[in-house]
Amino acid sequence: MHCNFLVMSRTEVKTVLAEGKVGEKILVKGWVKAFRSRRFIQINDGSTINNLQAVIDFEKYEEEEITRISTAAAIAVEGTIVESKGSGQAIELEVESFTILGDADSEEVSKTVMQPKKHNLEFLREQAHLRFRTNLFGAVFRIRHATSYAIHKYFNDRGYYYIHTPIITGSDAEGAGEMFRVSNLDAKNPPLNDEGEVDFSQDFFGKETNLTVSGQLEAELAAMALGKVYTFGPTFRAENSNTARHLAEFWMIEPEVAFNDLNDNMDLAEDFLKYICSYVMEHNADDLNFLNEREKKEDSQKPTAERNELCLVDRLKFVVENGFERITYTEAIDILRNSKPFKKKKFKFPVEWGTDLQSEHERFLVEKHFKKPVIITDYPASFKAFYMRLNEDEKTVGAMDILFPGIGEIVGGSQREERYDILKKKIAEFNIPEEELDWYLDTRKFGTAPHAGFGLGFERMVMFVTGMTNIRDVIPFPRTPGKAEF
RNA sequence: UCCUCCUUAGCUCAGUUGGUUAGAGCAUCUGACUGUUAAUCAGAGGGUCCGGGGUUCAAGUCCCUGAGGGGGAGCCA
Repeated sequence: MHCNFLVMSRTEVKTVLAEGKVGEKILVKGWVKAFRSRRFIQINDGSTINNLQAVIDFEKYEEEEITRISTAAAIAVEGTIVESKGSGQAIELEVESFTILGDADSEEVSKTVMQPKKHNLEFLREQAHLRFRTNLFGAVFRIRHATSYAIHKYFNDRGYYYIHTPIITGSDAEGAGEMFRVSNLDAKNPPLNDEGEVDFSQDFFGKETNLTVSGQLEAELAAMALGKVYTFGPTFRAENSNTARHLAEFWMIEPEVAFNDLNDNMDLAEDFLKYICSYVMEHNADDLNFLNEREKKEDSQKPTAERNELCLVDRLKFVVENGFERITYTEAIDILRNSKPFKKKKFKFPVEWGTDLQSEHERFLVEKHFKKPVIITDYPASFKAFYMRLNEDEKTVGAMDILFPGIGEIVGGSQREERYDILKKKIAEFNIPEEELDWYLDTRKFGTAPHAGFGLGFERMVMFVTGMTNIRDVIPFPRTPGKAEF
């Protein structure tokens, strides 16, 4: 029987598996995940983690045609949906004709991550261009998409406006870390000024510019007119940090709301994070289930102490169903100083009011003491940013950090300093030239109002909902110090 | 950037106190197989033991050094 690909339109695997009716004739296109017994082709087209089993009568075809059905080849298959005679699937496709759209040489494939075998994450990272083809990264990136969509939906449904803040910034007052310079000056022979320094007045923008480290200050400007806004864009930090939770290029969500105080800000952040978790649980059940089972298998090989107390799905449920613990920095210090590890001198870093909390302290609070997400508020002003609102005690600021088990700081935010004189004083204390921020100060001059916002590290959120433990495995092409492949 | 561990076949790894010709599983190739599900069975091919230097009669193994990577820390989201 000869099929006509021009007439029949393609049905996605996801649709076939969900709605396919026995007797229906369909055309499916995808990639071969496995070909067993010269009879069973597992086809995946990315629409779902699940494969469609196509059954072929190899005796009807030439040997050369059959050998072209190899792992990773792109294939178009036309046939009829039938009840499966095997036990692993309800329905399967009885092949009437097939076309190899793209061959994949087996010897070459065997050197890639597409080889049907368990690989470690490092090898997969080296082949980031091919790792999309694996079950694991298919699941991760479908969930990454869902997370991204859930974020836009959450804000849109609640009347927020999506603001595109600049990626190239002329402000160096954001104070969130080292920046990447943006320049089109001749790197080998830049123009110099009278002092012998690079003369950025001759650069493209007529001044020194960098990639953004935060859209917050600009988002505040928009919030002071549009009321409720958020940003969702790329962020760049030129820090030489080499950890499983840092990237040089990452995505960040920064809501900013006029008339919100710190409590409103915490309510928003908590509701928002819970929404994302429930959205993924509702819309990515198959992918989540795969990741859940994978984690269980990995855990079973680990010593008990290193295993997750709750499995991935239960961790997400837990976040949705339980309130986050809210404590002040001062309370956190008290809890830590009364803790067993402190008394047994297990902490490497000192616990004293006025010093920042270290990773080991945050982990104790989140993973051992409260065993749930924790919001710590009202940190000493001395180690927080200039724009955070000074409290009545004049020692602490209206800051909030949300700490998640296994991830650490996932959200950092604050109520912003809306009082002109105090903000102006803070800017001076931080040695920021006032003319750099006159535009920012203007919002405090014309109808200033309390407002608050926070930043959510998108990849850290994706880590939490996928259970992946290295941030480089939740972004397609990670940028880290010394690495900018693809 | 600091501390620490690692680098052996395409992949995952084993390799004893330094001792003959470097091993396994998976993958690949060849053959068998009319219901597979990580298919199975038989056979074959596949190695700059990360690079460089040194100690030794002898180095995958010990020492020095360089590169790459993992984990932890700092910084942060």
